[in-house]
Formats: sequence, C-alpha cells, structure tokens
Amino acid sequence: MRELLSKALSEAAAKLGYKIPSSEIGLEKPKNRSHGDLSSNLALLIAGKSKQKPLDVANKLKDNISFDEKIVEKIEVAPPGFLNFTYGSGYRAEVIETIISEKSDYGRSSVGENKTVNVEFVSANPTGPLNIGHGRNAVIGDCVARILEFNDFDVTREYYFNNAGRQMRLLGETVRYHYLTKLEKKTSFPVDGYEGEYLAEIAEQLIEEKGDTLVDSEDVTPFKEIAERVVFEDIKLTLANIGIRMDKYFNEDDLYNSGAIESVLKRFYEKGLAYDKDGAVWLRLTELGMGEDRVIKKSSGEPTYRLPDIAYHEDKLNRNYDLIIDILGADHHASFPDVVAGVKALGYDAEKINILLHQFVTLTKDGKKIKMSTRKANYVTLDELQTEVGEDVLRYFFLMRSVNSHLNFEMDLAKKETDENPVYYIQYAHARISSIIRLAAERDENYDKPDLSLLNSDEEKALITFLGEFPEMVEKLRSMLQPHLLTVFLSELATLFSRFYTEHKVVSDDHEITASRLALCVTTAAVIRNGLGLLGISAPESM
RNA sequence: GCCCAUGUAGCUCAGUAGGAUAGAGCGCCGGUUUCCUAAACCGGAGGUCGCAGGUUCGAAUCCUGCCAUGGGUACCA
Repeated sequence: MRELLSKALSEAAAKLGYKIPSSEIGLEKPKNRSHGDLSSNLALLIAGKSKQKPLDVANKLKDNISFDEKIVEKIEVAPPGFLNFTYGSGYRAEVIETIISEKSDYGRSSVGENKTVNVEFVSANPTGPLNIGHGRNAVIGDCVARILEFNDFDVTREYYFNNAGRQMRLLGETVRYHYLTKLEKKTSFPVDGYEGEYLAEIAEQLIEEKGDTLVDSEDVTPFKEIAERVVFEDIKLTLANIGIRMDKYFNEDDLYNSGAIESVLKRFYEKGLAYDKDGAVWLRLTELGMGEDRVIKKSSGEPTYRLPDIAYHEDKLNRNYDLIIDILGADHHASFPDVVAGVKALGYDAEKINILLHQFVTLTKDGKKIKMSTRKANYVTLDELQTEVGEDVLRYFFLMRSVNSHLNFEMDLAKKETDENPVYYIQYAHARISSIIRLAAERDENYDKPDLSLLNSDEEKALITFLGEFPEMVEKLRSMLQPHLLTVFLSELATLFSRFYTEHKVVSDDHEITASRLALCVTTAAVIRNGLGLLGISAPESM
C-alpha cells in the first residue's frame, strides 16, 4: 500500500513539474484516526521549495491522483497541507485473503535469500553461571537470529569463549582450594579467587571422580578442566531452558593453535602498524583514526583481548558471511572500535560487521533494586529467574525495552499471572481466539467464502488495517534490529482484538457474519502466532 | 578530562531518517457482565517531553551549551 501511494504521489508531483524521489516522500500513519490511514507531507515539501501555498499544492496533487475506490476510499486535504488517504474495503479484504493463504509465512520476506549471517551472542567465559545481564544478551541475540531467519537469511548462532587466560586460571585455583579443603589439606583461598558455592560442588565432584590423586598436583590444569566442563554444561542447560540452541561454539584457543594470532601480529608488523615499546607490542591505532595506540601483546608475552578479537573477526570474515552481527553489552563500547579498525587495516570490508550494543539490566523487587556483585557471587542467576517466572515471561521482559535503554526487570510484575502482565495479555488474546474457533467448529461454522465487506465497523476496520502492517513491521525489525518494536506491536494488536471482541459477537445465528468474523479471528491469531514466534514465545490455545 | 547511552504522566516505558491535539501499561477515581474465556472493555484526573539557546512553515525528534544518571576510558575480558 505504501509503495502504491508513494508511486502515485511521485507521479502526481512529476505532472506538476516537481521531481521528488519516492524515498523522500513522507508517508506515515497519523496519530489521529480522523486523519485517515496514511498521511503524506508531499505538498508541504513542494510548497517549501516553490514558495506556493501548501494547501494549493495539496489540492493540485489530489486532482492528479486517482485510485480504485475499493482500494483507497477517499483522499482529503487538511491544513496546513497534508494529504490524507483512507483505505477502502477492497484493500482490507485483500489483507485478510493474503493472511489466510500465507498463514505462518505471512510477513516473511526474501531479502536474505542466499545470504548468510553470523550472529554472535552470549559469549560468556565459562567461569560461572549465566547472570541476568547475559540473559538479556542471549534473548536479544536469539530474537535477532529469528528475525533474520524470517527474512530468509541463513543464520549461524555462535558463542565465542576463552578458556585460557588469567580468569580461568583463577577459577582452577579456586577449585583446587575447595578440593584441598575438603580433603582436609592445608591451603589458603587464592587472591582474587571466585566466591560462589558452585565451585565447592565442583570440587566434590572431582573428589568423586579422582579421589585424592590430585593433592600433590602442581599443575592447575585438571582443576581448570573440570571447572570448565561443569560450568559449560550448566550454561548450555540454562540456554536450553530459555529455548536457545547455539550452532557453533568457538574457542579462542583455536586461534593460537592455528597460528592465526601470530599471523595477525606479523601482518601488523609488516604494515608498520605494530611496534615494540616498554617490552610490549603496541598497535598504532592513531594511524587508523583512533585516539590512542593500545597494547596488543603484554610484556608478559600474553596478548590483550584486542589481538584475539581481531583474529576472531578475521576468521568470521574469512568464513564469507554476508553479514556479521555481534551482540554486546554496553561495557564493550570502548573496545569494539579498535577491533573493527584492526580488521579494516588488514584489508577487510568492516562494513559487514554490525555491532548491537545493549544497556544493562537491573532487577527490582518490591520496588527496590536488588544489588548484585559478581565477585561475591550474590547475584541472581538466569536459571533462578527462569524458574521463577518461566521462559515466556523471561523472554518478553528482556525484549520489551529498546536495546539502548537500561532495562528494569520488575519481578513483581513478571510474576503476576494476570492480564497486567503484558505477555499474558497477548497470549490471552490468542487463547481466546482459539476458543472461539473451537466453538465455531463444534457448530459446523466455516469461513470458506466469507463476505469480507461485512467487516465494516470501526473496530473491525482498525484491526484489519493493523494486521496489514505486519509485513512492514518485519521489514523495520530487520533493518533496525530492535526487538522491542515487536513487543509494542503485539500489545497493540491484542488491544485492538479485545476491543473488537467486546463489541462484536463472532459466532452467531447469522452465518454470513459469522464466516467473515471467523476469518478475521483466524487471521488475527496467525499474526499473533507469527509475531510471538519471532520473539520465541509460545502462543497457547487455552489458558 | 574525554567517549557512548539515557533523561517524556506518581511508577515502568513507547514515540526520535522533523509533522496535525505527545501515547501505553501500572497506580488513582468512576462505569460496563442474562451474551464466544471479565486474564476483558469504556470513561476521567494526571505533562514547562532534564534546562537554556538555535535551525524552519513546523522540534520530544536535528544543532550548540549546560545539568543529572549508568557504562567505558588498563600491559583485565
């Protein structure tokens, strides 16, 4: 519809002697329903350029546009110079027919056809259970992946982790501490060691598996290995509990083993972008337009995160994805520009790399913030949260705010099993429709050949027009990668349906009206299902 | 100091490639049920869109400055 109108407007402008590309023509949904279904500012644009009165221009444009009455019922000129279009019944019938024939494919697009995309998310190192911050990252990443799949992209969900560095060593040392303590050997808690009961449990498991054979082990490796194994199993289980399955786990270690790290370093030297200073190797980021040079290899010989991150992104680029998306928390905002600059300097098309930064999460209970400290391990784990509120609520709450905004996870609201909880409100609309369809089936009512022109009340028109906007919503989601837009869309859809439901009886003695309203119910349910599916949330048949 | 994000109703937040009278949910006040799920619907009160300038036919939206909050600014990741 948008295309149709902007094309018509562009042609009308051309007849008046103005060349306005259709991309510049504003066409939007007016806030006030009395202003029609779509509104254009074209006359205001032309008037601005040509110093004519906007209203005159608008009237001239109107005279140069014509539509089938069934598609566009009326075109009105409104001050200061808007052109307001109101859809006709034929358009609405088309929306319903399209949804009925496309069902679960309604809204799909093929823009990603034959294109591959890598979405990297979670990427928590296996040092402990996932927390609620990881939860937001995980759910956003999975939702982005679903959105891209719906647009026909071939998606790889990838998890990048590091089991080498200092943090993992400390983890191993902490396990050793618990191991020795439980065997009543003399030991002391490692400096900066990990607090958290799960490490004592891991030590117990180690005793079961190996007895006391490791008491004299100088090497921390066995402790580290079991810690990593157990923690990773736990992480995978947590992800499975919220409906997330990764396609690939990428170990940073492989970048050392394959020589990728050395290779990157060598090429930086060759390009004169790396230099030695104070025993460390520095990357000449100032040459690449960044503020300061940074260390990429410490004087201890260990690389800083920048070097493996660059090598990792090179690896992803070499795997020939058309698009690479990183879902990162706000604490990474300072580091990724260096990584992107580094990759670019190696001659890659860094435009393919898309960073989606999300802000932090706070948890509130009884209106108060719950304080969390990772080091002291008194944080709420993602698993605990999932157990308390369930997968659907968890996913919805993590997705309901713009990724740019801090997310306040309200426990009190999340735990409410009433319509105050927006997830249930949407699911309830779906369950209610299912119930109506069941009743219709019992009474042998069908919607094989509905007379869709009967759907002409305000509630019905508003609902159908909104259903027709779903494909645009999907396109917006794909281009903006902002899942919360969909949660807003679905709440509004559920509201429009509830209004329709309150005013109009679906299954009645009038078979004609029953058929047409049944068609509307079926299509509404289909859009709710498709939308919830993109969020990874279930659409129950009854509640 | 510098960089990023945020600041909209009592609370939590939408709306920001400029558009018409700034919205939703919760909370508050009031109303609706012989009828397909009342887990619903309707109405009301509630706003200097952080502050001050600027750009223009038009600014919550763009620009500048300031204030506030969170995050970052390591030879931690």
